[in-house]
Amino acid sequence: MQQEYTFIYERLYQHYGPQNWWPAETPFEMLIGAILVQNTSWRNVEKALVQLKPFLDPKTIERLPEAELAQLIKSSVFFNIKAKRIKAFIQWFNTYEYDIEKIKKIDKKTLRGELLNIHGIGRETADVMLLYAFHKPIFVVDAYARRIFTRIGNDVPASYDFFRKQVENELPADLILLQEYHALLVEHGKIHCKTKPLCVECPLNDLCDFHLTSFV
DNA sequence: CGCCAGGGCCATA
DNA sequence: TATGGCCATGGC
Repeated sequence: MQQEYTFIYERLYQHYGPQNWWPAETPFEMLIGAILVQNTSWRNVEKALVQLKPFLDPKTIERLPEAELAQLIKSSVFFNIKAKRIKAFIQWFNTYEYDIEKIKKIDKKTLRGELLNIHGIGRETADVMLLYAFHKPIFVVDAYARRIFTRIGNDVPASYDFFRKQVENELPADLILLQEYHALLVEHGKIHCKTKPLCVECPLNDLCDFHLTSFV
């Protein structure tokens, strides 16, 4: 049976508490982190961010040669590609004078379209940027969300945007709630719903579809 | 030792 | 539209 998305949110929030995401000191760091974390563990991203710290502002990174940037973010995997992506993003960012407040004034749909036009920014990366740096209420679909909802027996749509809208239709367009939801799904996903079908500490354990079948 | 992380692009059919 | 290869570190 399909579980309601609001219900799962309440469960996770009650269990883990507020997450206060995204883990970054500045919005700009958040934006860079969003690219670095593509298909990469956050642990490896943190190492890259430590190396990047002294250069962590738009103008400095724009001046930095791509090869040098790549070396600094080496620990984040696919570093050559990600250096290109960061460069492409900065170039777009530059057209707004690196002004986050100015970009926030753009309506959500238009802004999402602009982000998706940047080479190397796909749906998920665009959506975390929208959610955490540009303060647009949006549900982020990621591997954890798919895995977690599949695990509790939901029929998760294959299409990114169909899944996203399905969740959004059920939730209030509340920025903080959606920021917390994505954070909670990631934090939960890091611990649960991977290989172990069941464990007692899992707050979703009674909803798990393994519950009836693999528990002897 | 092999696997896979908070993806996205590209070529092919 | 839907796969599959590619990118290429570090923790477990």
